[in-house]
Amino acid sequence: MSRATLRDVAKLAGVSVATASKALNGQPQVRAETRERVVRAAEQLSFSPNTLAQGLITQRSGTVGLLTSDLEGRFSIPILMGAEDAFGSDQTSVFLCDARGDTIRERHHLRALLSRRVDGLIVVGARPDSRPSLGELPIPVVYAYAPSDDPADISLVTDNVGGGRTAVDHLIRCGRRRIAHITGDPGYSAAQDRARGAVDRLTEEGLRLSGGEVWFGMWSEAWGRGATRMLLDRDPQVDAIFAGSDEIARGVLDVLHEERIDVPSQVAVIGFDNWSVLAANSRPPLTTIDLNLEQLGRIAAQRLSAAMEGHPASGVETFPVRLITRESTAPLR
Amino acid sequence: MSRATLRDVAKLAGVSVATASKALNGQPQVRAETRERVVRAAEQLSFSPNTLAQGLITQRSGTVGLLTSDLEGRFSIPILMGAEDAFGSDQTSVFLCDARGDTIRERHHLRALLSRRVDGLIVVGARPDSRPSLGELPIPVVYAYAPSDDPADISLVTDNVGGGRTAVDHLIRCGRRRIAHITGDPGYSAAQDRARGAVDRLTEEGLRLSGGEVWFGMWSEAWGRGATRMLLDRDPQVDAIFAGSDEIARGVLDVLHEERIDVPSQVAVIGFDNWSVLAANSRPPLTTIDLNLEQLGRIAAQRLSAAMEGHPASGVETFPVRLITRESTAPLR
DNA sequence: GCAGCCGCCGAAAACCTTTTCGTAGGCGTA
DNA sequence: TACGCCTACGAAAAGGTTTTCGGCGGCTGC
Repeated sequence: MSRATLRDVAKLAGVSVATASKALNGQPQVRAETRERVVRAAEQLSFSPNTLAQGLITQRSGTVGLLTSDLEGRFSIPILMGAEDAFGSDQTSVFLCDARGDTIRERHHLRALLSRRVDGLIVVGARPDSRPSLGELPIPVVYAYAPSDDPADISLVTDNVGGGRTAVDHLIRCGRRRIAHITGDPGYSAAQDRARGAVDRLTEEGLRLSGGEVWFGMWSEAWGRGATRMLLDRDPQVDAIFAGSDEIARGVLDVLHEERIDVPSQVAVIGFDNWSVLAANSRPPLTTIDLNLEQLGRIAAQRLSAAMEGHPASGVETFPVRLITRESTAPLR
Repeated sequence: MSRATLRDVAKLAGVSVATASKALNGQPQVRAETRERVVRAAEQLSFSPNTLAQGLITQRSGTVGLLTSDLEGRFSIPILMGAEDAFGSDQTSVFLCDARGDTIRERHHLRALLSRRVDGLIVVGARPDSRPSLGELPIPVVYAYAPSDDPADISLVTDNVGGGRTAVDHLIRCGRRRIAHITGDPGYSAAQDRARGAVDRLTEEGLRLSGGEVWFGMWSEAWGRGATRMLLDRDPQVDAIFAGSDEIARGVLDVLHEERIDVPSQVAVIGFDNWSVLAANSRPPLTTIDLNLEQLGRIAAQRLSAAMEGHPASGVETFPVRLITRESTAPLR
């Protein structure tokens, strides 16, 4: 199987290259019988047009770059899938580059992508804290998950404050009054924002956090276990725990189980992230907050397409999260 | 920031396009002083060569396609990273396509990639069972993780039989004699192969499986829990459990903990996959088998490069796995 | 003083496709 | 019969780069 060019097709069909092109692209100025001959020739040679040459003419490569900082992380992948989904794959293909959190590797990839004449760029961060802007580029850029620090850029982020609020709201609706919050590294804006949303909602209800404060620590099961033990010490009457991630929630469940405290009848537990391998397989399955990352990816693709069509935007757009109800929460009694 | 072409650079430097090209590409037939002038002009215009045009001439696009069936799965990602790593990112960029297990979507992506004139293709399956070959293509193809059913293709797979053997060997070296194997869906060749390796090694030692047979079931924590309970019923003296995946191992650990059976002093547990969020955070941290997928990806890229340079290969190449020792296994006593 | 060579540069072709414009022939109409 | 119009097709340019080849000036060696 070799590579036929349009010239080969034209020769086989007995027409000129121009006519062959027009025939295959559905241009009207070609007789039906001629078009048929060209199409058959193209099929016979299994011709497929050279997109590079097309791009040279149209000044559009039909490609976009996806520059991520943590490919192994679980955040980039759903966004990537959503984006791939939104660009009809017949129209646009995506170049994937992983900078691995390294700035010079990022510059490097950026040069390569510009050289490949991508029509646009999606930048996905590893954590929701804002990141340095790439600056002015000849192509539109959309920042997803981690916003750019330049308000002139387009950024799409998940609503962590709203997520914290939603989680606590759900627990309140379940009739819980003594609600604790165990979460991860306080250096992450994700931890701060989720905590803020939680406290806000509690305050509205005239409640305060069980244990008196947010339990910041690390994004790990082990911290979930340790914090839960301390929490039970300080407030044995706690009736709900909002964990800042599903990993932490797993640790929480583990200790509650060990202490023979029933979930959800005695203590309700809610996680964050909806990382299904953790959340769906726990005992009991974990109620949690889904970040809607796939939708974030789709919207990122749409915003990028709009910008490529000459309709740019700017600012930070915040996307709602979604409550996933499983069995680790239930109304009291 | 607009787009300078080589013509602009040449004009600014006061030379012809040909000379500018040669100057920037390090060709010898250009005076040092002239080259310097051209380089400065290029920098001033922040010129970056149009790779599409280069590809048109050299008949090399400098891109490869990565066609995967499960992007969200944990197998594609490390392979992808290894591959991205092995292609120096300055030379080669990778198009990522996810067919989501759908054959027609796969054909579709394939057409798009061929049209983009990728220089080669890596096909990554979702599970280690063999998959239909893409057939003869104008570019080299390497199948990774899931082998092609056509022996004329190049396929790279992990050594599941060897993995099962390694796991059991480790348990035997720890002095264990009553070893059980709980694994997933028997329809997966991964399950069959790992079990075969395990039984082979046991037989060499004159041992038989605790419980009398392999416990096939599902790739889930819940099955790990259920099977462990049945196993403890049938053979309360079991002193080691080889789980076919880390998820299953988590279920095993869970039930052992519940039954107050100490790991590893009473029962050793070993997992499979080294999915670190599960394996490293369990209690105790899980000894497991790492599939070396990143290396598999790197080798896939190397084999593909070789084939693109005109050194094709064929057949199925099997790659060794690696034992990761943590705290869930230890010598008896 | 002349042949030949070498160092440096420019013109032009090539890669493949799309699009514009020109042209040839057929037809209807005056 | 002559003119104009319409349909269907082909020639050619364009897009940005690389590469080949030819040319030009200056140098060496006799």
